[in-house]
Amino acid sequence: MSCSEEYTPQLRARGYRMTPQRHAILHVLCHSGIHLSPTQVYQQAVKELPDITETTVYRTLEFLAENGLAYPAHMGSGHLGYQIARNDHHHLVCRNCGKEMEVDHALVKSMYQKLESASGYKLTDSHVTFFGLCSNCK
Amino acid sequence: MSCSEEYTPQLRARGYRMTPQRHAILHVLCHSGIHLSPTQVYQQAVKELPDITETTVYRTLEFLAENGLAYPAHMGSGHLGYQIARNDHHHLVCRNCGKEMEVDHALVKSMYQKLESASGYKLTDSHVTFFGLCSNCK
DNA sequence: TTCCTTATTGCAACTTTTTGCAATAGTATG
DNA sequence: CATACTATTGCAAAAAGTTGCAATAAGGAA
Ligand SMILES: [Mn+2]
Ligand SMILES: [Mn+2]
Ligand SMILES: [Zn+2]
Ligand SMILES: [Zn+2]
Repeated sequence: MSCSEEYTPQLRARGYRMTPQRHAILHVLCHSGIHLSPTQVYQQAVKELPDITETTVYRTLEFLAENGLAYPAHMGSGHLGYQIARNDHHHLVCRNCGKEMEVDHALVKSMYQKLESASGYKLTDSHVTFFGLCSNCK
Repeated sequence: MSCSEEYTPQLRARGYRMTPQRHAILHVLCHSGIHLSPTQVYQQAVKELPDITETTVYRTLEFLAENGLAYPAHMGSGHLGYQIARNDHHHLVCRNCGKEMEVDHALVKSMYQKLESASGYKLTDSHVTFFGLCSNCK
């Protein structure tokens, strides 16, 4: 019944394994929904799995991002946060007050296509953070 | 004659000071042109200014970015690099081979405007890293 | 030039993140 | 169920990045 169950076959199919640590971390990400720092993930996960280590959290978050199960996000601090992968979206962050807002990928899809045809690249990541000033701060 | 001279009046005008450390760091950034990690900047700067410390390099790079003299860049690793601020541009990075390419801001300007009118934000940072697969790897 | 204000630096302690390697434990197979 | 293979983990040490605070020095004013 844990939301992390659904990921087991995805991992197996690629030759990876489902472990209690990955369960715990996926569980944390699923039930939060928002971006969490590795430390925040660790603090939540260790409640469920007292033996989990920070090292494993860092490695697992990177692993999940590489395999498309989590989105890495550049937070205001310049550090990475992570979020369970669901709908394609991007973020706007206010440089002044930190206020954050999600925008659907559809809004920038045509720009992605323009970039692709101009560069020859195929853009894979649909989770970008744009910085600016929010309506209050500008 | 050092490229860093031109920044002195900009700093003074805002109540900041030009120091040998800032000279050295701006010099490194100017003559590199490309994105450098804080460690790389330190290793170059310490050759010119043996007493400079890593702490100062971290603080100075953040300071220069906040004041628009340097662009912070999210490198493939997820860590921050820095580059002297010149022409507005963005980056495409290949997730597979790491190949990097610059694209002019003009190419995404209309999308920035679309995002601004849809969100109410004023987008200030014109130095974004997009990830994908290059023409060879896709 | 000298004095004064305070922005900036260096140091030391601390936190966060990364890495190598040996021990552990998923899971496929018989 | 037992065995083998190797992906994954934990540990310890190292590297990278941050923070508080006292000492230093840039640069405006006299
Ligand atoms: Mn997100
Ligand atoms: Mn750049
Ligand atoms: Zn704001
Ligand atoms: Zn490539």
